[in-house]
Amino acid sequence: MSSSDDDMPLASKPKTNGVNGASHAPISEAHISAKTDAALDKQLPSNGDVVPAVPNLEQDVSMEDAQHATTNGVKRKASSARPDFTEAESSDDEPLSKKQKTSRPSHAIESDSDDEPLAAKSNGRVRTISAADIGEEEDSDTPLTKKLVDQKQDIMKAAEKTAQVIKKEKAKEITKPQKKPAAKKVKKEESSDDEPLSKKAPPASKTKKVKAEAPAPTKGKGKGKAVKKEETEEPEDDEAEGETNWWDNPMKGDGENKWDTLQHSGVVFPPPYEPLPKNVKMKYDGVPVTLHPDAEEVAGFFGSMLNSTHNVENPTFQKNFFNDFKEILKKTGGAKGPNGDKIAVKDFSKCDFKPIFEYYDAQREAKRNLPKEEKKRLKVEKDEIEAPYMFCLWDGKKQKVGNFRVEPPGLFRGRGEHPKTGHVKARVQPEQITINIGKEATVPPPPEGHRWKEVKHDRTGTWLAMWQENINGNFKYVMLAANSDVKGKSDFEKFEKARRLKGHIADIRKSYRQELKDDLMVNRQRATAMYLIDTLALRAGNEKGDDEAETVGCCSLKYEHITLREPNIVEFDFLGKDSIRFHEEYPVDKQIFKNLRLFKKAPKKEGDDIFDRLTTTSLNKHLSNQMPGLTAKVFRTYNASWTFAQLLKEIKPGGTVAERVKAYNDANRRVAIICNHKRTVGASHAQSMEKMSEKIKGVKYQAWRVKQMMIDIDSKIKKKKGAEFFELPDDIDQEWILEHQAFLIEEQTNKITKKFEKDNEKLKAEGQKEMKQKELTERLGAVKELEQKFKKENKSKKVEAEGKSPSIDSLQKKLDALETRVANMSIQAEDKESNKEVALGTSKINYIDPRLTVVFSKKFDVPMEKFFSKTLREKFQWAIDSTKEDWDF
DNA sequence: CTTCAAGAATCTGAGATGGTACA
DNA sequence: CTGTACCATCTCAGATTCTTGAA
Repeated sequence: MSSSDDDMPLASKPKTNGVNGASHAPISEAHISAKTDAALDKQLPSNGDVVPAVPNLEQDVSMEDAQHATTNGVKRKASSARPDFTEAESSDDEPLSKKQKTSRPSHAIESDSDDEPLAAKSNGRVRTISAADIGEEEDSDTPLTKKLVDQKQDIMKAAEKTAQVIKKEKAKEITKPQKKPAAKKVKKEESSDDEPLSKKAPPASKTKKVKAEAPAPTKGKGKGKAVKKEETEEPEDDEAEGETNWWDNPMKGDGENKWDTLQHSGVVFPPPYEPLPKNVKMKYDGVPVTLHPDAEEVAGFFGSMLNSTHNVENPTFQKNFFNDFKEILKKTGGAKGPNGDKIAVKDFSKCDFKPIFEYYDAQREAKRNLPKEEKKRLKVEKDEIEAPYMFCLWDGKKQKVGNFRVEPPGLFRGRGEHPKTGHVKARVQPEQITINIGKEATVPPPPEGHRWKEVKHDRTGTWLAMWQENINGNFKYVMLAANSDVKGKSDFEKFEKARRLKGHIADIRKSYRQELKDDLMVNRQRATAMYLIDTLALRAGNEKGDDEAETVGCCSLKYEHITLREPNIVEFDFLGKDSIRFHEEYPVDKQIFKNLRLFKKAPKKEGDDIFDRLTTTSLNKHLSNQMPGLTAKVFRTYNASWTFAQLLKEIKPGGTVAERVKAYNDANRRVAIICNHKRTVGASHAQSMEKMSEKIKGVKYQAWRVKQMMIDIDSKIKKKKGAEFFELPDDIDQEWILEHQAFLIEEQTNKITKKFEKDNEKLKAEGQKEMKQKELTERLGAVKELEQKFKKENKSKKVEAEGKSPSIDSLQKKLDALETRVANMSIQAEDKESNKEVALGTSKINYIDPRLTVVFSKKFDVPMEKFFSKTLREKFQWAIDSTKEDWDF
């Protein structure tokens, strides 16, 4: 490929310690030592002075904006307006010939507005369900509940059709990887014939044929052939594989439409609200108050999460909740005291939700303590009800649905300082839900007495149902699970795109380095941003509204988020996605430093955008010119996977499985750190760490004792092995030993006592006589012996060999076992510590090409299960099945 | 065999991206 | 025609809940 330094901006980041707050030198030597630097220095004086080499730029920045900031600004949405720091740029920036290439990539979509997209789009806001809607009309609670139960049955009946079809699919497809020949084929035909939908729709197999033929002119050939074979039934040849696994023919990506036929059972609604028992009430000013069920439900939202102090003690959360709560109180007749008198609920601090909390907590507890038989029964019951919704038929193939459950109402838990956190998230009504389904399919019936908002047949979408949520007006989609074909394919494409970037990265880097000195502000900002995205793995950073948490990414970095320190240190401190803090110090390329200083130059001040001439859209537009399909996020994928690949290559073969797994996890961790994937460290972490090291010391102590026993057996061994061998480990001293011995004795005592008590209970339960106290004393004799032994050892400084016929040999074996145990435990402990606030999962699931793991697993002979859980293996089945050992990212 | 924490699975909020209508 | 605001859809994220397996 390219020069090696071009290849590794991230891998050379010694960023491993980032989490611990130590500063590090993240920027690749390549960047820092780039010879361009010298040249740059000539053009751009290194000190406070203002980039004389780029007069235009200077002028641009310093002068204009005082005059034009207000007058010349383009109209912008108030909430996200960027102040103009320069004169409207369009005139001097854009005429550039560079711009010539605005032509869209050839694959630009020909607007195929297919079915009725416009109608759908023109729908106004979803009607939000007001309290009145939920309340007065449907007041009759019990009937409502019953109604819903009945509905459920109806739904199930309707869903049955789909379910039947799906079941059949299951029968034949569940075994897909195995090559079940002829019989399967036949069955398929049958099933499609007698499936209930056959009248309305082309049966599955037929559909497939259609699909296979349509794209045939291009690339559908393999598939078409396979289908044909299937039709003429060709058992063993195993077209089934070609048919069932898209990765056997991944190139057949057809364009616009995601499916030809689609049937599913819709969504599952959460159960209706069950009012609290009469004796459970929230208190206001110490008085239990009675609420309308709708208000009570809202009170319950808050009450049931009292243990989540993080939310419940957040003032914004309280305020938003309480406003909504008062609102619904107003609509439902307020709160009533014990005598039926009205009570004005005005003060949040006088509300006591504890009774509600205790009730729900007791419920949870009760549920937890249910006999496991009962638990199992309930689970089976639930599974049965949900079975029809769990899968859909996508082009005739059974696929798992991801989130078929409509989100239940509750309090919105916005992360960070979300202005809307705590607001009531309303119950979603069928009337808000749009169903997307094949024209040929049976539309799942809405709950009795309800209707869907709309039913559409949008083949360009991958979603099955959709609604709009009431807090932010966002859309929620029901889509397929991660192990489905669509998701898998798109995952595959994501990584392929990242791999393609490999071939362009050298050019891209060269180009943006050049542009770091560009005369045009836009270009210079863009290049600087690209550097940050490439080097620090920042996200693109779209603008956000006032009604969201104030988090940023690259393009939305603000003045106060970076601090510059001579000669070239940049300190980043900002909240990124999910309000996770990004706080790092980096030495950067000289030119970057200069640019950032320029972008922060007065009159810019706190709150102003650093990249005021840059938007994610323009950035991505530029990127896609450099490589079709390239966007900012691809860099994260690329750098994560590429880095991981390099790290894996550094791992030497050999060692135990545990060591290899650790090496893998270490690499994983490096990537997670690059991506700034964090988790909150649990309160119990330190304690559990302590416990662990105690345990390790315990085993070390055991090992030491065994060594002493060797001396006991063979006094000459001391010379043979060397005195050092028999010394106490560094972290163990006499004091500790005494403590530990006491601990061991106590532990033994407890254990024996407990056992004794239990045995007695058992005897009692069986109606037999309990053992006497004397028995216990007798049993505790063992402890006494132990105590004596320790005493003796402490005194004599010798350890008598234990066990029957102890020999040096047997002791050595024992010692070996103990030492491997120590080693394993130490590895575990290290792992845990370095892991405490890094979340490995996100990068493993989303950024690291799974094929790397597959190759590693094969080369190092470590079972996949060590790296991928069951779901992950399903999600990455395409990689597991199709990756050869010599594959490289 | 019970307990409890680690790890897996689920949930749903937060971003990225690209299209479209419109000024 | 150009740049935005808004919409729509999909990926990615940490917290929460559930399960499991080791002590």
